[in-house]
Amino acid sequence: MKTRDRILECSLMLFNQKGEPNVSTLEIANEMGISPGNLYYHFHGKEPLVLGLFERFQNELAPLLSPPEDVQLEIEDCWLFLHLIAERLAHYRFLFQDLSNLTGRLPKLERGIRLWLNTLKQALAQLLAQLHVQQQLRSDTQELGQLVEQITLTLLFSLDYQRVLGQHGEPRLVVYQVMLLLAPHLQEDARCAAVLLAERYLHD
Amino acid sequence: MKTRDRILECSLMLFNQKGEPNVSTLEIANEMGISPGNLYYHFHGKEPLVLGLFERFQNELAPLLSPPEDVQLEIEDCWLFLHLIAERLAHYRFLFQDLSNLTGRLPKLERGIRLWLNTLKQALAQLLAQLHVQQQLRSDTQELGQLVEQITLTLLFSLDYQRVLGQHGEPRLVVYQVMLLLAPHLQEDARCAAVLLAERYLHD
DNA sequence: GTCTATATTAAGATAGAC
DNA sequence: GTCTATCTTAATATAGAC
Repeated sequence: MKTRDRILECSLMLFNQKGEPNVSTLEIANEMGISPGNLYYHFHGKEPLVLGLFERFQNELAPLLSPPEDVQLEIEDCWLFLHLIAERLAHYRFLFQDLSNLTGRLPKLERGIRLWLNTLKQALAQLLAQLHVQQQLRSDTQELGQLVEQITLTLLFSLDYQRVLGQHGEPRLVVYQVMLLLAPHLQEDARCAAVLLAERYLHD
Repeated sequence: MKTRDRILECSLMLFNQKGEPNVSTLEIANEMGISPGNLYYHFHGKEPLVLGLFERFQNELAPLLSPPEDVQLEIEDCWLFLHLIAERLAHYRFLFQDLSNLTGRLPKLERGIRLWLNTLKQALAQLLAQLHVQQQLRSDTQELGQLVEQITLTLLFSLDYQRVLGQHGEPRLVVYQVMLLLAPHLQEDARCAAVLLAERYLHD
């Protein structure tokens, strides 16, 4: 593996472990066993490092966010979609642990995050719209817009919330939480399926 | 006003404006027109400053969180409760903008936040329980527990979420979001009342 | 590409005079 | 209580040899 990629891997690990603000470039270099000068040759500081990791994050999620429009959409597909998203968010969790802080310092990241959030919300809205067409989802358009916002917020911050409560940030719990967010808006049978699915998934 | 209090006021302002990590003790001293040495005389660094502000925050919210148990609880009381909480959270928003970061660095704050979150959740649970007794709220105990978690998460992070989206963090929107979170769990008439109240409140 | 060594900067801490 | 002045430390940045 190229040094450049090893640096990204190692930074991601340390950032996730200790939080981006608590990791210095020197620490990354030491952890990898290379010199600070060498690190600087590849990345001029933490800003390009963070941006590089964000780019990876986006690339890995891109295929998910422009999904093939399923003809028939089951609640299970919903669950899988959420699961995959939550899993990627957890893998790059440092980005969302210090989101305000990071976007405040790095305007490029701020723009990137906003654009990405829009595509995420579009994908969610499309998902809900399909459920709505299939009569599995009640609620009017206004309510569904709010639901998309609420789901997005939960996806972004639920790991962080768990961490503050002293639990290990489990992507599993994030998905559970979002499924229960969805449930009250579903029709009777879909709701039962969703809740059962969520419970079973939570307890393995 | 005593210097000690002026320092707290000024720090709160700067922390909220720029985020706690981006404000140095020197900057606070300059803004106030006192010397860094003098600031250091009152607070030995940022840690005691943050803890001092958290203590204020708790004291200001304490009366709310041990509420007199209303005999008859209307949805309006719910709204008022949420409004007052959201307003205080916004006033001390720096604490929640960098929550992971801060609690990671300050174990005392971490313990304090966890205890406080427990009392907040108890107050919310009590509120929901009262609505339940009055038949305004359906959903079983399990679901209500999840709802308390979801409301807490939203109260904590919604301002932050708005900020990331590029809006001014409006406490008003937080309350709106929480009311719509509550709505699907309410009985027909209470739900209508809640939604109407939320909409009217949102658009002034 | 990678190293060693050094420069720059900024925050945090503290001593001693008033 | 408040100031001025200085010290320590740590992170980032960069030059120049290999």
